Amino acid sequence: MHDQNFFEKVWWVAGQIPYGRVTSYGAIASFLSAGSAARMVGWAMNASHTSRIQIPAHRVVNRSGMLTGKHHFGHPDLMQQLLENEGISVVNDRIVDFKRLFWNPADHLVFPF
DNA sequence: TGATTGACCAACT
DNA sequence: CAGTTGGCCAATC
Repeated sequence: MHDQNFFEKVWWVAGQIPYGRVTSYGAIASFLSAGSAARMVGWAMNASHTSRIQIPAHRVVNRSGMLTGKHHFGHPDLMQQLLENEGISVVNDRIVDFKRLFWNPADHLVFPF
């Protein structure tokens, strides 16, 4: 069915983020469609727990590399722990060397519809 | 049906 | 540099 929900599109992109890399809400939004609202990506992450597949929501942060969604994980520091498990350093709720670890969907993906 | 709300962002002051 | 503003648009009330 070519009429997938917005959430499912976001979840698909989020699922493509490689281990040890991160991206931003806005990057996903602009990849899905240039005018799409980054806020909606946040909504999709908020609802990502309802997906049947597991979504690496911890690999999605805001444009400055800050863990703005940390409070939506079970424990306030769970998001940081998940990132550190992948070798990503987090200091003061911000990803260290975010610019280098940033993974832009538009540079690696071709939206399949 | 209309108003409000966001895990956001860019532009502006 | 910090703070404000408008835009974005699906979900929720």
